[in-house]
Amino acid sequence: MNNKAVVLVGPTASGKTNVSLEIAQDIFEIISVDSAQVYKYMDIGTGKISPYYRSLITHYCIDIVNPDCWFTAGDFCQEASNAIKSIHLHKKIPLFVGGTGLYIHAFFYGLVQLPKIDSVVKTQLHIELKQKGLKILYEELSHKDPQWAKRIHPNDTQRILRGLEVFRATGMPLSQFLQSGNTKSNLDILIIALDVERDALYKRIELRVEEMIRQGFLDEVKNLRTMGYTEELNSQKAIGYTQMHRVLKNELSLADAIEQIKQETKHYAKRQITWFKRYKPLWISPDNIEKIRKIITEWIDRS
RNA sequence: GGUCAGGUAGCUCAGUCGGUAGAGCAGGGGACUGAAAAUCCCCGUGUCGGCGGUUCGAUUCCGUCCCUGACCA
Repeated sequence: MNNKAVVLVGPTASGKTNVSLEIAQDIFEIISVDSAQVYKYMDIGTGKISPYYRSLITHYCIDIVNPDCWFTAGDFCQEASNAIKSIHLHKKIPLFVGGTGLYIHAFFYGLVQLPKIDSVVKTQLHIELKQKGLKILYEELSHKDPQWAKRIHPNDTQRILRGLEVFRATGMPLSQFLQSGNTKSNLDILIIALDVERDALYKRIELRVEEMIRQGFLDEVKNLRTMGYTEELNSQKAIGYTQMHRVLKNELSLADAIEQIKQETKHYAKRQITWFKRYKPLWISPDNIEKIRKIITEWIDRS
């Protein structure tokens, strides 16, 4: 029992927050698995749970860094394992709730040991990308790390840069690091995925985006800007924030922004679902709280 | 009522000098090892508005009808 955790995943707007509150009761504490909710001052656009509910059930990995931080999957793993320690001290069980596939993967299925990469290297690569173009960088990668280059697509900017930054910062190819052992959690996990029919999910997304606007999403981003957190920051590349920054810079009308946010959120939800499928979770409707509770209790009681 | 321009994929449109058609978007599927709410890959048969005519063959040409838009009355 000391070694167990429940993982509740689901695409955006599938109702994770509500379900998690319903099932947490006094046996769980919650670890948020969300790459945007780690940032402070980003509440409305990330659908963050309210302080009131956080006072009822302890939540981890929410509001842990400022928006100018380059938070990584590795940081998440660190935070999550700290969280587990204190959850165990409180004699509770960890309930992971969220939709960031990479973080779930990194924590439960492994991440290699890699030194932290200096941001100077990253910045330099971005400059080179602009000057030379992606093809040249991909060719460089093919020489430095042919294995990694073969594994990824020549259009995949992000992974090309990643391969190069690792090589430049460490002198070793990423693919070589990947051959060394993974660090991963040894928790015994039950994975539940919230199952909402596609059309219904898309409708929920639209309503949710409209609700965010009503709650003052634009003001939230305006406030971020006055604090100096502008659009080039990684945290501000989250869906919705990008568009709101453009609205505030008069590059986009609010109406168009809303449409874009809806659209991109749908695309995102689809990608999330693809990711969750690979873990072969138990798919259950968010409306069926009783069933979820029952499955969880049975699973916990099984030793 | 007349003239002109259109009616082609869910949407916006391209195209076929006559041999039954293709892009973008939407939609679907997938990948994913420290930016991941990111980054990227794959998937296109539809009475080519209806009916006739010419033709071996018509979405393409001709006629006619219907619909939409603009202009003229």
